[in-house]
Amino acid sequence: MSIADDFDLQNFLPYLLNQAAEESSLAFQQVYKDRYGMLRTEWRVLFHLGIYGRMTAKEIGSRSKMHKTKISRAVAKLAQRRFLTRERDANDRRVEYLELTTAGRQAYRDLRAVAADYDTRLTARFSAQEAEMLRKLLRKLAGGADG
Amino acid sequence: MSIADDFDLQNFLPYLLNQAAEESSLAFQQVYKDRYGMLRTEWRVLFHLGIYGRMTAKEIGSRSKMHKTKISRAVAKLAQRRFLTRERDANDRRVEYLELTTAGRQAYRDLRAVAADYDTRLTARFSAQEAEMLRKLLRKLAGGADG
DNA sequence: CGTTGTTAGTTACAAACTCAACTGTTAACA
DNA sequence: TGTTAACAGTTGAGTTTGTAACTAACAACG
Repeated sequence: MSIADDFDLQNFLPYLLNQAAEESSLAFQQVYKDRYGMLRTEWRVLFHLGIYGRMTAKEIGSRSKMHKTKISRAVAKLAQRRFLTRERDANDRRVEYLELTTAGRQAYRDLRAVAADYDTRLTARFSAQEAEMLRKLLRKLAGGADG
Repeated sequence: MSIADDFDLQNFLPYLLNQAAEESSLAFQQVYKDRYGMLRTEWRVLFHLGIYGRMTAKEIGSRSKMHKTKISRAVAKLAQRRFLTRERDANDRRVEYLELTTAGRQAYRDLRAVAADYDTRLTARFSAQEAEMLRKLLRKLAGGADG
């Protein structure tokens, strides 16, 4: 049974997806890490606020599917670096609105440009149809068990 | 720039790939974790040995692109649970051959069946052509910068 | 031989993640 | 009202990972 087991690990989707995700995140990770000392959770929160504007940690959680403790810690770091401000809701003081500062928006714009370039370079390996197909299929997988 | 920023996070490949990878690993992870208390690194090492047979940690590393410390720790745990044996090379005593025990092969076969079923279920969302295309494109991405 | 470099694999320590329990606040309803 | 449940977000303890330094064994070349 040692040699010639026929299971194809390289085609097992969870494995293949992880390999592709890791490989394709590497170079971008280098940028947000080296340039801003950020973690993955932190650029994600930054991007959510940059793209969608002022929102609560809860909302970031439901959009990104990140666990609330990750978000809490990412928000704390971004606040400490003055990339975002926190403001309590006057009517419901459990709720806190998060919003990027000028510095936060600058960092976001900078990284957004890097991300767009990087995505273009990744996508350049494929034809337009292939790229579109890939995104479509990935969205289907990302969408959940019945996506 | 708060509202209506037009960068599309859901279509940024590294992000999308990570979401898809996480989502599609979840249910399988549950199995190897609950059934054998394994981590991702551990089932990967188990599968490499199950599929390709006796080999060294070095070889697992070059096949899987996992870092050698991860492999070292995964091997230590699998050895401790008697899922594999280690045997020093007589000519070069830096080298150690790893091989699954009977228990290891059993666990591998069990998980291989689960993986195959799971992959079938994941793939069932797509047409045969789509599934093939997805794998092809992912392999291209996983292959590295010039893949 | 002996020094220097390389390789296989391990260990140490810090950073990051997970899970569960916690604080503080609002809602529900007897 | 008073008690209980639900909710937003935080904290802490234990686990896993990442980075770099380490050990042990071999190789190369004077």
